[in-house]
Amino acid sequence: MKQISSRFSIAVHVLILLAVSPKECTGDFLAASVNTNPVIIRRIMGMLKKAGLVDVRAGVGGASLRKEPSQITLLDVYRAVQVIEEGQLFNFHDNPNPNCPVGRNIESALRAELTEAQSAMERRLAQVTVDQLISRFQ
Amino acid sequence: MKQISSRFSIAVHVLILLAVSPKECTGDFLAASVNTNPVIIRRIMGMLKKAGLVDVRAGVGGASLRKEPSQITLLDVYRAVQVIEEGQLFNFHDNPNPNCPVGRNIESALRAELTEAQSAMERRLAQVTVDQLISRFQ
DNA sequence: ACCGTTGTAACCATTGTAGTTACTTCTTGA
DNA sequence: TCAAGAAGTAACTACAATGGTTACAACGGT
Repeated sequence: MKQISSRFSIAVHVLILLAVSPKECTGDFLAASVNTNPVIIRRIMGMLKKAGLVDVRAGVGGASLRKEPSQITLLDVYRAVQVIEEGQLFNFHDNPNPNCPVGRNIESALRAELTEAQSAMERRLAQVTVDQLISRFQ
Repeated sequence: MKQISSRFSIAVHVLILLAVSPKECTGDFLAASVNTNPVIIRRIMGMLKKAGLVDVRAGVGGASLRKEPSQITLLDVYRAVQVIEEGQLFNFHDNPNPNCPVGRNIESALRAELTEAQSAMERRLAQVTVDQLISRFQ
C-alpha cells in the first residue's frame, strides 16, 4: 500500500521552521533540521515558491514565508507539493468492457462517491493552519 | 503523485457484478467484464474472501456475496483490498534531527491532524453501501 | 478420470519516490 | 571585480508498489 509522499510532512516541517525561526533559513540549515539531503529541500522549496507560500532568494540564500502562518492551511501545502492531482486521489481501472452494463455505469456513480470522500479529507486539511500547529507545541 | 490502487475500484465493480448477476460468476467472466487479467481478479477475490465479503469455490468455480449488498460499505472494500494500512495514508519523513525543537515536536501534532483528515475520508466511505451504488444507476 | 476453475509462484515493465553527485547560475560582500 | 556561498537543476541510482503475464498445482463436480 503506497502512501502519500513524505514531501507533504517535510513541507509542513519547513514552513513551521520558517515561521518560528528569527532569521532566514538556508536550504542546508533546513535539510539538517529535517535530516535529509539539501536537494530534497530545494525541490520542495521550489514547489512552495511556485505556490506563492515562500520567498526564496538565490545567491545570498535564505527563505521566508510569504503569507502569515495563520493564512497557510495544510490543504495549501498539500496542493503545493502536488501530493495528488486535484480530485485524483483514487485510481480507476479504465477501459471496462463496454458490453458490461455494470462497467458502463459504475464509473460515474463510484467516481462521484470517491470525490466526495476525498473532499471530506481536504476540507479537514483546509481547517488547520500552520499557526495552529505551532501553538500546539509551544 | 501516486494514487490509491485501482484494486479498490475493481473490487467495487466485482461486488456490484456479484450483487446484480443472477448466476454465480467465474473469475474469467469477472475479468472480461472489468477488462483485465483473470489473475488480477483472483488476487482481489482472495482479499475480499479473506475479509469475509465473498465466498469463492475452487474447483467448480463461481463466487457469491457473503453479505447483503446493503451491509457492505465502501470502507469495508477499501480495507479489504489493503489500499492503505489503517491510519497510514500519509507518509512521514522519519528521523528528524533530534537537536531541532520543531522536529522533535512536529510529528505528534501533525500526525494527529492528518489522522483526523484521513478519518474524515473514511467516515464518508463508510456511509456508502454497494446497495446504494447499484440503485444509483438502475 | 476429466475438465474447468481457483490458488499461487515467478517474472517483467512501468512508475513514483528518495537520495546523491555534480554542475550552473545568482547575489552579495570583501 | 571577483571569490564565496547558496539556490536551481540535470542526471543518475536504488527501491518499492503496481499491473500484467505465464505457468502450474490443487480442487471438485459431472
